[in-house]
Amino acid sequence: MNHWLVKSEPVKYSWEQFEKDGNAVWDGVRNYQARNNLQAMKKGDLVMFYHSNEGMCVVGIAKVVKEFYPDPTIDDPRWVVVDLAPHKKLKKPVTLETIKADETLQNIGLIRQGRLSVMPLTKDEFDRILKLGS
DNA sequence: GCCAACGTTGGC
DNA sequence: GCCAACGTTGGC
Repeated sequence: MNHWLVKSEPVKYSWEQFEKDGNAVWDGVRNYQARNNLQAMKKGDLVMFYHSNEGMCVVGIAKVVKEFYPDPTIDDPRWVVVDLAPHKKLKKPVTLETIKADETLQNIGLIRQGRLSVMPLTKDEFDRILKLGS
């Protein structure tokens, strides 16, 4: 199983809304690297849900419920979406500050490539954040 | 609101 | 194919 992290600005789409909806079509990705990551997601993979700009913290874990297919919001075959469903909310959010301060998370994409909105995590990174959030 | 990082576009 | 200009993201 692979592990991922996606970002969302809570103003646009928050974890709370995601939980209320029960599932989400992860649309709007317009970056090739992020797109490639979406395409690599497999059903059942776990995905950290990060609030960018406001909050700046990992708030919960989602699960891939449907693998990639063409983005229905745009007439351009280059872009794809996946379907995500809430899996588990973290007991306490893990802030960017915490992640930056953690020795074992220095190589995380979140820090190294700040602007990427969909990125892979190693199992160690995933487990570490999970632990920090429980 | 500013700015650094970085991706994309378009002229040559 | 290079690179300058420009736009966007996201932390601060």
